Amino acid sequence: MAKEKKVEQITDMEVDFAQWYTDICRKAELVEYASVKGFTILRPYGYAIWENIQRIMDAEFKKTGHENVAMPVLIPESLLKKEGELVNGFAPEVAWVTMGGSEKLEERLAFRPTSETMFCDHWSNVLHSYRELPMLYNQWCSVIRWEKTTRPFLRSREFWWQEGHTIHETAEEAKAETEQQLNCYADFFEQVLAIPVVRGRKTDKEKFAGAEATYTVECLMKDHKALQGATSHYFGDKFSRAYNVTFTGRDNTLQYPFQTSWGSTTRMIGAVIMAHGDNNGLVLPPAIAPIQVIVLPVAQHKPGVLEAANALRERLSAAGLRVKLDDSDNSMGWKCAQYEMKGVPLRVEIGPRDIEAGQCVLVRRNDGEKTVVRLDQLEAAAAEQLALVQKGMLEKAKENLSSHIFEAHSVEEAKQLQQTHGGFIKTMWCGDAACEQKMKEEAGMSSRCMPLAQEHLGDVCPICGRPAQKMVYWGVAY
RNA sequence: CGGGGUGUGGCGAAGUUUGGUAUCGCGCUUGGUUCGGGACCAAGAGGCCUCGGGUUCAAAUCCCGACACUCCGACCA
Repeated sequence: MAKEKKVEQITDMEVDFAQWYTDICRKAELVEYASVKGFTILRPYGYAIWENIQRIMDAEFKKTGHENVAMPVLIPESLLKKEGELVNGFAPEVAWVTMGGSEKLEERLAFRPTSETMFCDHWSNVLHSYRELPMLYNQWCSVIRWEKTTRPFLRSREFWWQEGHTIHETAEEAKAETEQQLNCYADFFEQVLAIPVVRGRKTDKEKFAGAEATYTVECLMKDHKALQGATSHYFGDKFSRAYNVTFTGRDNTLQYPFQTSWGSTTRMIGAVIMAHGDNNGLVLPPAIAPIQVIVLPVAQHKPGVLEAANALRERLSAAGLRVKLDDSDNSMGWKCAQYEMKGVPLRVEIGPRDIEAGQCVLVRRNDGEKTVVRLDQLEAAAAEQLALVQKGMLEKAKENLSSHIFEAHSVEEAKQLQQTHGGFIKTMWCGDAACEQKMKEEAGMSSRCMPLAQEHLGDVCPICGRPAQKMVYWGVAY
């Protein structure tokens, strides 16, 4: 007999991927809409994921000498406008403060859409000598961009992120920093988020406003659309000159430092949802899961069961795992479904029959695999299973990526491949923005990046027939 | 910002065409029985029908306007 549709049930991704995504965001209790359009509330479970991301990433930044700072949230209009390209790039989406109390402000203040200007202004005040370089700063904060259409994690008017900003004595050092941070992101995506990425450089059309070069890690979602995971920019000395950031060099001349910035956002949570989730809900990589192990007692009213379950929880907790015991009155089936929806990587079941046999059952979220383990081997077995989840997730995501990169030699072929399979379509390219525009108009794809690992697919641009300069990955992006 | 769709207890919906003062399922509370994959029985609580105007004896329902969510484009992390 067909059951009534359950409250917690989510739309199948094959039926409606966008609805599936929204269902997970809401029903796994990651976010809730706020009362201002386009703003979201990160709920405890969603924020806990972000905290784990922050903790791991922040430690990586610090390993390479970066320090955290906090900059003001408001930027005077005159300061924001000193660098023309940045202003033009962000002008349409800046929110302004015009009143202070009941007084109209002399100069309106921008909510930061990004903080290059604040860092430059600060550096222009504190930098004096080459001996103080490099300055390797990062901040964790939120920014505001007045987006037209919004979706949880993927595009909201306020989002949380980290923005790294550095200045260096030489261009070579700054370029090395840009590359180092790009690789830091790539490693984070693969090792922590279990999402493989394509490292590449953005075309001029797609690069950050004001940057000399923008690098990106691009990843592929389960609907075979592309998502930019993080970016790393090289600015040269453009902002230094615009904001008059100077230092006395080794040769006693006044010089402008070379600058970088790099950022990653709560959008990464959206990437995790769409790269790993399934029709039962969220699937979280153990590295960032707020709850890594859920302990479920079976027939918990029977003598000894709750005590045994509690003992498991304590042992796993002592072993350093994030573990929770659910001893609520909900049925076993309800609990299983609930924690699957929330993406808990590993479930431990223990009931009267297990206790009698001196064992418990471990169930992996990513592939449903069950393993019976002796109680005295619990800690090692749980750690092993979690490692297998992390590994299995990465392998599956790698398979999704590698099986969705296609080579095309004409716009029509590129269009057909995209429509049939989705994913990344790789072609040669002459370097002309007009050809990018043509690909957008005729095949519905934008250039995602020029991969650092270039391949030679031919000698001509398939769009215009002129000599090819670069290989480009094209895709439909979030 | 252009084009569609939607807005009714916490969630999902019925009711709107043909105006008469709100219904169902889930969830929630209490008690009891259950418990190896979304349990069952009983009794309860909970609603400015998104908001603001208008028409009417009477508006969830008709008219005008606003807002929000959502999908498809354009723009963007």
